[in-house]
Amino acid sequence: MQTLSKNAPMPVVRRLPRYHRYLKELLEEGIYKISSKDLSARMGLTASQIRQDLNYFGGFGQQGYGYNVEDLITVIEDILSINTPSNCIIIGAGNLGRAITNYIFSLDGNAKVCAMFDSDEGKVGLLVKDIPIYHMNELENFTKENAIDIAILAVPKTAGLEVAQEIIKNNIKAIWNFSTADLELDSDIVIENVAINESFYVLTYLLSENNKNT
Amino acid sequence: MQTLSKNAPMPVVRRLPRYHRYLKELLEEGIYKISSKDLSARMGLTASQIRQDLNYFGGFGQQGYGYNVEDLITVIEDILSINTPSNCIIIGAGNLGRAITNYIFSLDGNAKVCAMFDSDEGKVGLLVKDIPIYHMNELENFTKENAIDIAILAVPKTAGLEVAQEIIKNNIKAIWNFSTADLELDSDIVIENVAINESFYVLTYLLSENNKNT
DNA sequence: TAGATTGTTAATCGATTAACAATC
DNA sequence: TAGATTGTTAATCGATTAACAATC
Repeated sequence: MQTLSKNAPMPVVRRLPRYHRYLKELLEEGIYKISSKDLSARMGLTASQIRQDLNYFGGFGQQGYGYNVEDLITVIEDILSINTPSNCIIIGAGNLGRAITNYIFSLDGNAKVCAMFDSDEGKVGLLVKDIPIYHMNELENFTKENAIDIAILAVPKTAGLEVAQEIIKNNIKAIWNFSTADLELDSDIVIENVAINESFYVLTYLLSENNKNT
Repeated sequence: MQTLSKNAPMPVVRRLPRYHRYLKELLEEGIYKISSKDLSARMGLTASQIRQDLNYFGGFGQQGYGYNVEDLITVIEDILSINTPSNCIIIGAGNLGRAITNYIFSLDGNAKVCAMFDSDEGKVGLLVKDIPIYHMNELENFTKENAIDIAILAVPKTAGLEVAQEIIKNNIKAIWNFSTADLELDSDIVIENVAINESFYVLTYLLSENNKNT
């Protein structure tokens, strides 16, 4: 039995990483305090929204002063679990899986890729940036011997659901889904979808709308 | 002077690619007509939302019958400009840029990568999947001689804004932004952000919330 | 203290859902 | 025709903005 804490609305959560980014920039500029008003001007939001957003998590400011930049960064990092490295595996060692592996290496920290998996025997044993590719059959043993937080799903749509069930079976609690499959799973697993192709269609939509109005 | 047509709200636009995907699946299953009720059950939406969404663009259904799947696919493809291939260039030939090039090749059509650009002389002349890497200096000439629809931005944050201005100067009207830079540009250029690292932080947030409630 | 700025409540706005008349 | 299902208007819900008392 679990007591669901009153969660912040998702639109608020999705704004937090952006707050974090701007606050880090302030720090780089040597700015140690910021008011919601000044931050809102930089970010193109309303000051009201910033105060509302932060107050879902607590009262981190000080009346008459504003917010301490360093403190607020720490708070947001705690909320988002930034700085707590996550052990990840990538499932699917095709173009997409390899692209993700390479990309993650270009980021700093947080996501550690421990292994890749593929059902294609031809790929098994190869390395992508020092990361070994194992056969899907080895997933069960690997997850028993290594504490894996996140499975990154980079398989073709047709394999998506099946692989997701495999992931659940092996007790991983989060999927970062880069596949085009919609994973409807009634399990307490957490899923974040990265729909890159959908993003592209939104762009071509906007472009054509823009052209119409020229 | 331009007459802005009454645009559909962005939440609606962002649902269109998903409608498209489900409709294509229906077709594969040999289903040629669908009611908003049946589609809503499949997609986990309300029937009302589906009808509302579609009616921002027109009345595509038929009372007492439902929607013709093939027709609706065509309509959505027209709205999103799917099937009109877009000529793209990728700016930034580092890990991220190369990852995107490889990824796009794993998708079918629509985005054609014509060239990559980088300011690092060491990369100039290399090929990524047959795509040549040019020096940034050559961007102006290249865009004069080739009709480029979309610039895909895959540069480090620090270079983001400067490169974006370069893109505008060379008359490209759309940016698919994979960089972590916020591009605030007052120009009629269209921008779609793909904030992959932000998506990751949302996932780690959800995971930690989920763990709390166990 | 006076000025500034928060935290929070109330008002507004926009998006989603419900309801139903129109109609195939 | 009767049944089904749309297109559309009205009601509800949730998110954003405005306002202001609390307070540093």
